[in-house]
Amino acid sequence: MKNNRTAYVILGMLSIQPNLSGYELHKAIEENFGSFWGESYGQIYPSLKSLAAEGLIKACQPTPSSKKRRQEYSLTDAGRTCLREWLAQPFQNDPPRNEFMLKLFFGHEAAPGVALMHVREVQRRNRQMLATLEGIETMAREAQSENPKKPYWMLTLGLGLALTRAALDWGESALEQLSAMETEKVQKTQPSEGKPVANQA
Amino acid sequence: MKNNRTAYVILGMLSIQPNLSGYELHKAIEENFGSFWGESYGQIYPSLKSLAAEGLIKACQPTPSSKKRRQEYSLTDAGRTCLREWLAQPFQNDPPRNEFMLKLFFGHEAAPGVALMHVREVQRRNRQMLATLEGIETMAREAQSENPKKPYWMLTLGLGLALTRAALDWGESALEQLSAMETEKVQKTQPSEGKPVANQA
DNA sequence: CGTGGCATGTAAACGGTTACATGATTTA
DNA sequence: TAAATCATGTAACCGTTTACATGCCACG
Repeated sequence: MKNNRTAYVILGMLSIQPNLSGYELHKAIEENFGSFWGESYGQIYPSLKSLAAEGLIKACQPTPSSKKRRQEYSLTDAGRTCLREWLAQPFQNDPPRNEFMLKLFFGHEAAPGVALMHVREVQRRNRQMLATLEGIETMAREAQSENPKKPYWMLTLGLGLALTRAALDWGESALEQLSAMETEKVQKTQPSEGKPVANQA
Repeated sequence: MKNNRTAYVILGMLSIQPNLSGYELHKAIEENFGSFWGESYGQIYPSLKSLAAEGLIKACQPTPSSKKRRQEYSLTDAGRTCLREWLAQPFQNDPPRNEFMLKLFFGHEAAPGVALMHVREVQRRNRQMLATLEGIETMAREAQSENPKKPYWMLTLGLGLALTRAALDWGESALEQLSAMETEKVQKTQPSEGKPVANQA
């Protein structure tokens, strides 16, 4: 296991919520890390196999209460040690990939209105993201447990919120600038239509 | 060509700066898009070949002034059209990958001081990023050209700046919280040493 | 002349997604 | 019983990085 972050995400998830199956891991990762990490089944299931083979997790039968047939896993001591070692390593900066920023940068090359459309869309997605994160925040506050892990979760959540809000603020002013710019451009290209009375056939 | 964003990055770069070689493209992408996109030589050179084969770019001999032997490329009309079509498509959200946030989330599982170390490191990297972006901003302001592309560049730059500053602000308060939390933890684990007079042998 | 950096490339390995296949369980 | 959803998995494909190979040019 060299650069296999999937494995560590699984170890980490099992460290806070034992006895999960592949399916549940996928769901838990989506729900908890959705704003900063993702894994697909195609990564999870093979990783579970190899982690079990290495003795870092072990398969266990589902709790009797659960009716469904499924394979659950839990962390071993070796797995916990391995997770801790990884945590202590410097984190790596993943290569940046933001297609929105790319398309915005090339905005002048695009047809009039395209950049504006992309900004509106990014605002929509970020508002959605903000709602999700605020939902998590509310739930966490209501739970108000003494769980010692919670401060770390709240810090992480706080960064997600801060970044999303910053993006939304930027979007506000970008919309203003762009609508000024691009209506100008449209006026040059296709002069104003007067009042459109008729409509499409 | 289906999901090949490398190709579009190249087309876009050539649309704003014609006659670039693979090496120069790599440098230009690094310098201009460094905060939101990256490409490696292993992607660039093969893409140049296939783009040329499709007629979206064409190879041209270096300007006589340039002494070095190298293959330069420029955009064709077909290439420009292709770029425009891509720009008008909705952008895709790339899967989030932020290893820092992952390690912070698991902070309680790590040895005392580890989370703090990671936050200090992320602050360091973000300060570096901020300096780079502010450098670009300064240069752009001084140039103060009438280039119609510039507003789009400045908007993109503005988002990069906003996100970086938000991350730095968050980091400030995270450092405070964490240093309070983790010194507590250390005190419980290894009670205070008094004044260390002797040192390591 | 030799060394170091510039410049161009390629092959292999890897990480990751997608599409597909399958069966079991719940709900209508 | 039919349809939807839960759950597990696999194979193929694709995008990407990494490591390696190579030759040119400038400079000491």
